[in-house]
Amino acid sequence: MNTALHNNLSRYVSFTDDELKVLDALIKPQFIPKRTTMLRSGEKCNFEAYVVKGCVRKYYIDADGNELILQFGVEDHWVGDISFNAYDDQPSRVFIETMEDSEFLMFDPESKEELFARVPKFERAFRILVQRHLASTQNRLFDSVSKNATDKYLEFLRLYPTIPQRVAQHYIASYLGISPEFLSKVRARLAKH
Amino acid sequence: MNTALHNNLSRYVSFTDDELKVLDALIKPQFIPKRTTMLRSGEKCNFEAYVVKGCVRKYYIDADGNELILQFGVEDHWVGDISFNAYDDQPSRVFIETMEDSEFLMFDPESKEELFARVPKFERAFRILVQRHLASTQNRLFDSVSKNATDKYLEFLRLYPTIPQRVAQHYIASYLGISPEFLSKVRARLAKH
DNA sequence: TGTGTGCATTGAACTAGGACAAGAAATGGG
DNA sequence: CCCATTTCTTGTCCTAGTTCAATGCACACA
Repeated sequence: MNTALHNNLSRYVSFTDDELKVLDALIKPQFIPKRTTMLRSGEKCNFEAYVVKGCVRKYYIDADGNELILQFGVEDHWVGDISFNAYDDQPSRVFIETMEDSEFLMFDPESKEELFARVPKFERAFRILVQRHLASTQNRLFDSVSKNATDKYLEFLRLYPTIPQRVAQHYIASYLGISPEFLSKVRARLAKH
Repeated sequence: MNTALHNNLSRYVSFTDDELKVLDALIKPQFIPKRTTMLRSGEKCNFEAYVVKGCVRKYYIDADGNELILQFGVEDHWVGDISFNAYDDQPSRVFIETMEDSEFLMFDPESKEELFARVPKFERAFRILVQRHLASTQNRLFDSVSKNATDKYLEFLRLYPTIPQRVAQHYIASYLGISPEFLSKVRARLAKH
């Protein structure tokens, strides 16, 4: 009985109780402690996880060794290398790490395939999920080139009001693509408005 | 008999000839001349188009009225507001315009739904398509924050070697998120290597 | 055949943000 | 409860990229 998950997947496709039971049988609860690397670059991502509780970050490491955060995953988000394609066997380019003790509901690739085979409607729900993910990535790309640091930070606050209380400032800087020092200056300027 | 389209969709899911016939019956060929706006911000996107021949650009307009190119669509690409979700009725935020006389194969939302209803495997092919689109958008986001203008331009040349011969320089600058003047200077520097 | 309009180039002056360094504050683990 | 480590702040100097303006270029079109 994973009510939050059921609501999450039922937003655009409706499922019967029996169909949701198939889902519950195939997705596995898992607890992962703070500061655990769940996926590292070069590995194959073998999970897709719904965040029940906690907070993770997904990031690239660039050529100069700087980390760039692609996504924060908090309650009711999905994490995994969702852009990863089970059909071409490429390793992931990203890292995923827990930033708090976290509870997930997890698929491995086989059980996700089995879910799609047993209830094809889930294929549609996941397609829509990926579309929404794409829409938000496009918006972020747009913001990242068209807005200055201050506006990006304000937009971030609007979109993720809870994150600043939960993670260190420099992770937010990394997400915004600015230096931690400059974020500090932006905040100082905003404070004395 | 749209061989290129068949190959495009068969890359990760295989279809029978009968299934491909269903596809051919539902997707409509269409010619659209140069400099036609196919979609404007605020409208609902009512197509998803496979580019047989030609070149389009998809772009946002930012708060200062500057255009930012999200995507060039050339032969064998898909264009449309793919991140758009048929279930929530939101209007698109993007513009799509042809830059050359172009030939498409187009779905309207109804025929796409009918295709999924008649051959559910297409739902999977389109999910994978969206995943690949997401992967490339993430890579671009990564490049846009972690690389300088010169490296972004070189990466662009690697990824889209044919575009520079086809479109005006300032569109490439817009895609890269730099000013046209600065792109010109970058190119000048690269030329005398 | 000229001419206008949009495009590319170049240069000069300016600015947002980065890199570095040093100190202050917070956090956490024994 | 204390020490070590991480995080945050602030200042100074520096650079990549912008903005503005002038000039040259090319091709569409009358």
